[in-house]
Amino acid sequence: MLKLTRKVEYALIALRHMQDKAPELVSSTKEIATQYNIPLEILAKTLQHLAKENIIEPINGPRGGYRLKAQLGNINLVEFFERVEGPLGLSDCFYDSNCLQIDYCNIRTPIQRINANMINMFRSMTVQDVTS
Amino acid sequence: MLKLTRKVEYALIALRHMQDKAPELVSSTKEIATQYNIPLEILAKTLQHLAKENIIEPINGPRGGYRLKAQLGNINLVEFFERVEGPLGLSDCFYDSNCLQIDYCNIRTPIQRINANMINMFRSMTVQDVTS
DNA sequence: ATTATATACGACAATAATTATCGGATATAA
DNA sequence: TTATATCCGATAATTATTGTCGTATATAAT
Repeated sequence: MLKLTRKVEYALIALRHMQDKAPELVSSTKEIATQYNIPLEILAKTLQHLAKENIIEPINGPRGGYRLKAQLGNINLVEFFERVEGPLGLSDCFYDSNCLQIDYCNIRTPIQRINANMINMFRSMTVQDVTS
Repeated sequence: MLKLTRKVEYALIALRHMQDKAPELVSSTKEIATQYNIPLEILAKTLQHLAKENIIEPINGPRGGYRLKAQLGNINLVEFFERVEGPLGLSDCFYDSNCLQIDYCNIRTPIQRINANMINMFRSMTVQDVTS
């Protein structure tokens, strides 16, 4: 409950790894997977996803890899989580009404308040706060 | 990611249901399960758990059920979540070191800061904030 | 006492979400 | 031309969550 996914963690590890280098230098999937002991194929998918989101820039071919593309200080954590994992919320019912309790639920409104608090908290931090 | 479990939701629904009654009145598992469309057996387990935690008081036999026992305003949400679901944390590595990345991880410290923010936020609210 | 209705609880099963793997494609530097 | 990299869909395995079953115990009502 209330956990980050591995995908998000792997993404953050990779972004911090790139951030720690001079901006023009390239990091390959294999390099990152090896250094942090992350399964290669999963990390590959994650980085492809980040590239599609224009957060990193892919460089094809031998000696290729990825470089940072976005300003990490401009991406708050809500935006980042949603770009990596989709909609954010303590309960599904805030963005998907397929819930058996929804018609009678007596905690929907209070949970929504708490959810708003959580969202505000994550929105007050950027990816850069994690990568530096 | 970052979701509450059903168990926590069912517990909160039940607590709010009891809170809405005069304190001496009893609510049975069946009554709550029916009213909110919750699977009976799961709710039963959840309520047994709350009873073991001394949050509600069981009353055996026919016309039995449960009544509130604890002051919901005295239980903050971190305490509540942990009493219902166990230790809280954005990543397992804060209370269980069985993680392949742990030796090399470059985001552990920043994630821990964010985790502290989250914990503080949930600690600033009580169960009563959900049930009234 | 007997019965009906309630909680107590361990073991197990099903489902869903997450995590991981495989196969083959395209791009490009050397 | 070759080696090394990203790209990407399909699928498998694993884990966590959610739900079920069977049986025991407690007690109010008759």
